Amino acid sequence: MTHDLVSDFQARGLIHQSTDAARLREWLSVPGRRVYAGFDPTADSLHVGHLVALVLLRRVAHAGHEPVALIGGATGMIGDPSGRSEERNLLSPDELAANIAGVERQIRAILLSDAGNNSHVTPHHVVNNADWMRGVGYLEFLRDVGKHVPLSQMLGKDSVKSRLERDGGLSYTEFSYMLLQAWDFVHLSDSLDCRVQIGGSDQWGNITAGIELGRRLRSRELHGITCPLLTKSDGTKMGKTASGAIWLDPRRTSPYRFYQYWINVDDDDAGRCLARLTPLSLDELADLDAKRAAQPAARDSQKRLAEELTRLVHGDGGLAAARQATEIFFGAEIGQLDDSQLAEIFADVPSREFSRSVLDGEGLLLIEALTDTGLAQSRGAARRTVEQGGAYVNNRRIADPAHRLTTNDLASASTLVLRSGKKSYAIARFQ
RNA sequence: GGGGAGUUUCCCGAGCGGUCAAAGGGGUCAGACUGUAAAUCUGAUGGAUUUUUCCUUCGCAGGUUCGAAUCCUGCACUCCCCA
Repeated sequence: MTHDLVSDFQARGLIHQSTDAARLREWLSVPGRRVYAGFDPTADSLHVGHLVALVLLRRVAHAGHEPVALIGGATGMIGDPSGRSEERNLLSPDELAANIAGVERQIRAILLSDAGNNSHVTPHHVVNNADWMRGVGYLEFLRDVGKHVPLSQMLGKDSVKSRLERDGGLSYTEFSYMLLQAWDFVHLSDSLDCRVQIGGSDQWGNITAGIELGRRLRSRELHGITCPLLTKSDGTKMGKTASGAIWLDPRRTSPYRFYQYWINVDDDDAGRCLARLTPLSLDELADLDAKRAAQPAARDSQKRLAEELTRLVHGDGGLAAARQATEIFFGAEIGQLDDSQLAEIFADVPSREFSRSVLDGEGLLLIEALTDTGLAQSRGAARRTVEQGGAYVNNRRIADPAHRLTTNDLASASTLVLRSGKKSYAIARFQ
């Protein structure tokens, strides 16, 4: 199972900067080495931007080493200035506790997920830096850590320089962030003999601060690797959409939307995502690259990408749900589903409650249902949509503007699915 | 301080007393095509009604007129030129 992690990372385009590659290779030539990546609990869920690091840890395990995921319970109280243009707002203790719990659950789930091919459970560690920072006194910290970090070095970091040049500047608190992260690294090298830290390219300054501190305090050689930020071909960050970030928590981003995000990745970006985010072998990657060039319309790459990642994050059940929803959103008439299935599939879709009695007798005017659910701005717009063939009930086109909805139109016991155009759905519930 | 130009529907922009809910473009929404892509093509695009009319809209407030986005007066704001 052991293979050369560094070469694999290089082949997949995962290395942006690293400390001396030869020394790093040498250290990693022995199985069971510990490698860590940190995650600050800035929200109660991680998002797609964290996926590279999470997958990186899985690769570490896959290569026969032991991944260490560090949750920044302490550093999260401060806020990392790296890659940020403004001072962060501090989180309340309650928020922070909830965030830590959520993030920890996700990290464990992903490290333990048997998606892909490493079905055997390898040893892994999840630690929280609050556990060792909490008891440390301020004076003690200044004497033991601060004393060994030259100000010139701190001021030289890009994360600090760029902020100092801006109007907002940065506070002493955020300035100190890198000391905490540096100490984390040294602490993990003490407690777990963890000597390698990986992170996004914006973490280089913080990682090198830790390496430097390790040399000064312990005369110990530590290593660091950063991976390039995953960006789209247009230069924007991966995982951001017009409607916000793509989260890993199904309550924030449904498995369907998560799946769809990857299905819709540009051809230009698909290869890079596959290489960096999936466990596919280099041969499989080359194969998909060739297929994509020859037959872009088949979109094998996107399908594989969506499948791998949805399974990793949401499990087989999540993948199945996403696929079922996909079929419905792009396909056939809706029937044979019960209320709860519909509720699940259309979790992201706006819904509106109606009194059941409106379906009796003549029924509810379709046009009225379209405006009431917000699918149309006005009755005129609704009429237009219907007349132009853009209105669907349970995915069946209704082109008669005088159509009235009755109990016959219900897709399940009390639910009816309205659609305008290709993608705009709304759920009407009749209680 | 003096002189000039302007303010139009989501945006840009035409309109110069009735035929103006207001050209054209962009955007948006539908349809066709397609790879759930890009491009292209078609239709629609103030509100209510449904085919007939009504209501609201052209910086704001008044006025002239049978009739004003269009003319007049005042006010507000924007831009340009000369000191």
